[in-house]
Amino acid sequence: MDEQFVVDTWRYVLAKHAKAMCALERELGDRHGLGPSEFEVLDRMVHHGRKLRIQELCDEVHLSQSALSRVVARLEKASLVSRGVCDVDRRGVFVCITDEGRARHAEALPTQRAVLAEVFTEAPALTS
Amino acid sequence: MDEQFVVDTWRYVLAKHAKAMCALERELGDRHGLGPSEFEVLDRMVHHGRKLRIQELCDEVHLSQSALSRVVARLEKASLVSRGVCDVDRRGVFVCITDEGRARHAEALPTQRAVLAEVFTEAPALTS
DNA sequence: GAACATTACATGCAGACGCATCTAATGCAA
DNA sequence: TTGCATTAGATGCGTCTGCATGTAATGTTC
Repeated sequence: MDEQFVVDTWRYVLAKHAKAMCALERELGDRHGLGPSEFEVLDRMVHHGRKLRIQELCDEVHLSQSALSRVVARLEKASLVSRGVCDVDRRGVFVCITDEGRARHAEALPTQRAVLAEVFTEAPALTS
Repeated sequence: MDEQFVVDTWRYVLAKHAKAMCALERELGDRHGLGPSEFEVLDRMVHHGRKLRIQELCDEVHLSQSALSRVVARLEKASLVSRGVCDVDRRGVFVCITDEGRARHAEALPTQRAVLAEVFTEAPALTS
């Protein structure tokens, strides 16, 4: 097991994560009023195309349950998603993307893709 | 330019970063009383083996200048580094690792390596 | 069905971050 | 030297996060 490879990979992950996260925060925030977490949740909703439980989102986004709960609260306040009680398990909460949410996501998607393309194209390999 | 490759790479970075960061926070924190940022600064100090300006550290750690200033303040409070005024430019601050800092770093290094090895060995390739 | 454990989500709280700003030192131009 | 722009680092402030906990609904055991 090559320890140097592991350390190099970790440095790569740290560098790319910092650069992309920072750019996403700036671009998505300034141009669309979304944070990276908000965008990610909208993105998952769009891809699944149906109501999702908070818990299901938790599995896909790298956030704690409490953080996700607040992201959804922010999105709801911005009318981008709506929360509804789950019928079969009244502890549960369904999250449902709104038309406005879909529109905002569609608007922000090219921005996100552009940022990622820029970050990951300039030095595509691990051996940068 | 393969957009799917970029998105997949981004997902990989997000997943590995979240997993490693979370584990580092837990292991370094519980076992050595260090956060990931604190460890990273100590690590850089050890590698350079000399006094460093705050600004020099800023180039290597992915933190804002203000965040780094506070990390150094925490490290100083824990007696792991010392701050000294720079003679040639009295605006500058030299950061100098202490013997206790070196010891703590040496103690924590195997922990960090073990965490990274576990995170990056179970699914080493991008195409996971 | 009563008592207790567990689960889903919300929330109080403290910690860490980035941005904007402040202070102090330096550089540079007139 | 004086005056102004710049730079290094510290700090106030707001935001986001995770942990611990709270509340309510569900499951389980007797």
